[in-house]
Amino acid sequence: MTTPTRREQILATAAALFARRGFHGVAVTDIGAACGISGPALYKHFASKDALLAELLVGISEELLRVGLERVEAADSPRAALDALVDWHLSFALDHRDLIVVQDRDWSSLPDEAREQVRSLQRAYVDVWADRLRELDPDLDLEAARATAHAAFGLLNSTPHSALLPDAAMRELLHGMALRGFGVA
Amino acid sequence: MTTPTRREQILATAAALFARRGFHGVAVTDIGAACGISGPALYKHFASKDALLAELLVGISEELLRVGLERVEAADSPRAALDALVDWHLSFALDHRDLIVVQDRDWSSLPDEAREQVRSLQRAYVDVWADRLRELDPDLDLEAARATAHAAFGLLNSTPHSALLPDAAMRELLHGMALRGFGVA
DNA sequence: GGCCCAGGTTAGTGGTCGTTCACCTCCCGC
DNA sequence: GCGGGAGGTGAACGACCACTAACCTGGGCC
Repeated sequence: MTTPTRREQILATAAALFARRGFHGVAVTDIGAACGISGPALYKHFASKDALLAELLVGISEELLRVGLERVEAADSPRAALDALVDWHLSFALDHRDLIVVQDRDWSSLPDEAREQVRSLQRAYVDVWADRLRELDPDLDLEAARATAHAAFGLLNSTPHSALLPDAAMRELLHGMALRGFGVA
Repeated sequence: MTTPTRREQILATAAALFARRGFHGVAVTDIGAACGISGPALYKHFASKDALLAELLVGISEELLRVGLERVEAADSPRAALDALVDWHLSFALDHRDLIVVQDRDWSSLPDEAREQVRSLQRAYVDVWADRLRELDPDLDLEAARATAHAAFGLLNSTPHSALLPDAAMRELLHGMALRGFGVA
């Protein structure tokens, strides 16, 4: 709740602009202008425009995985773990709509190293979900469980794109759809 | 099954490239090269790079809506209509992975007129789904039905991104998830 | 045979964008 | 008070890219 640093301000405004117009559709001049500074001042805070994107996407991938693991840890059944994961993912998606949009649109614009980092974090996160699904149904094979998790992300991540309902209603609707989709409702 | 015209070849090649690297990440030279011609020859077939994108996206929006309506017409219950819609959407997504990816990534790069056209076609398509959902549950309000349809698209459209299972298995998995999500399984 | 035009070609142009450079200015520690 | 670094500025540069211009070519048609 402290006043955000310039660096954080840049990250937030960049996320908003990237979400609306795409990484390549936003010039560094635009980001600067939206922060009240102009153009090349960004380079006092980030090595490059790519590095800015990388920090956004690596950051959210780490947070999704880290908190996801915490929630699973705190749950006392596979069923409860899945419920907690859906709840967590939905909270994140509702609180960081911009980042969700940027993540699955501009992932391919990342420099190689960051792209690999995000990829492996995402794979780990998918497997947190997939393992819970397989605990619940031991006959489910690993690839099918991963595909199921992926489908759930697609479902939950639809919320930043549609935005048709108040957050609470959207949360309840998507939570129910996801759990019923898993067959655990 | 006739040999594709140069025009169709360009459309298909462009779709593949756009899907992999994004609209702004592909140069007209790249598209030409991938077709065995080079650079500005494209302008003998399309007015601009934007127009090429527009033709891709307007085309798929029209086809999704048109066939969607046909399938609903042929169904004899709301339940059967939803089943047919899921089946149709899944067939389309599996057959046109590239276009699905391009549609929800590069929609914002469309010129104004085409963007409005796609938007209104998509809204109509969403409402085809939403109306069926409300026939099934008359207490569901319109915005919630639309959000539900939107979520289903997110779920079904995850398949081009994940591609973890053979088509038949993926189809079965997602079909089941969608219908259970609707609460009609 | 001669016209023509659909569909290529290469060279060039204007604009945009990421990034660098040289410079300025305020504030903070000694 | 004064030196220096953090953070800002505008100008310039080099790359890239969509698009245009001018030109070539070969096959169908009268």
